[in-house]
Amino acid sequence: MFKPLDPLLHSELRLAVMSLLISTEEAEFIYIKEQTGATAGNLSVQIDKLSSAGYIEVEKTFKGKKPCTLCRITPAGLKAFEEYVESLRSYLEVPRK
Amino acid sequence: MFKPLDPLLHSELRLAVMSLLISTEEAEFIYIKEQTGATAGNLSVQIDKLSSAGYIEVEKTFKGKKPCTLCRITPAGLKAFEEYVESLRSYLEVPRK
DNA sequence: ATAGCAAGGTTTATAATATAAACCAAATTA
DNA sequence: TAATTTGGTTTATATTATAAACCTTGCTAT
Repeated sequence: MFKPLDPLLHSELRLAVMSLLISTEEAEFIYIKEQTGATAGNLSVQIDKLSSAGYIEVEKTFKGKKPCTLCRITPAGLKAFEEYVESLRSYLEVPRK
Repeated sequence: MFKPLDPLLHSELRLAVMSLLISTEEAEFIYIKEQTGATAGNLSVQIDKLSSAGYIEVEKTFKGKKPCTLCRITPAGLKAFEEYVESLRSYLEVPRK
């Protein structure tokens, strides 16, 4: 009846991060922070979790002399996101109201 | 960009409960338990939370001699659910993949 | 130079949450 | 009448989310 929801994605901030990355090829930490309104600490933690799960890959580079953390979604991340959305449907698509 | 997600609804079990109640007028505790696969304890707690928030109303009756807890969605609950679904769209509807 | 501040994060402490285990009361069965 | 089942509730624990505190490097004004 209800499909289980990947707990890694069923989190407001992590879902927002994944959502951003899906449409943007790659994104900087700072950009994600701005778009989501998250605090740096919270975002750092959630990015770590997505990265540990293999849903995103993180590259630490420099932009001029400033550190710049780049994030990209992985194929596994994309698949997980799509499955999550599919599972969500079982909760949202109400059979006749 | 991303709309905040009502934390009361952004929970797998509570969302399942609301989803059931939307399409069913009223439902018994036992039925919800079966449909969601939740443990009684967990379900009891989550139903309390939805009830305290005014999203559902709970009526404790008897079915023959056995206790029977009936749940119904309230107008506030329906509204909250619809707003939650609407907010979720901002995370799921990716602008061009 | 160097004291102070900012940028870009990370680590850690705390608060909130989800979850199951333990429990309870009434009815049924052995 | 003792044990078991049904239909839950309460409580203890484990997980999670979150922000506060912190760190490092570079820039700025003194």
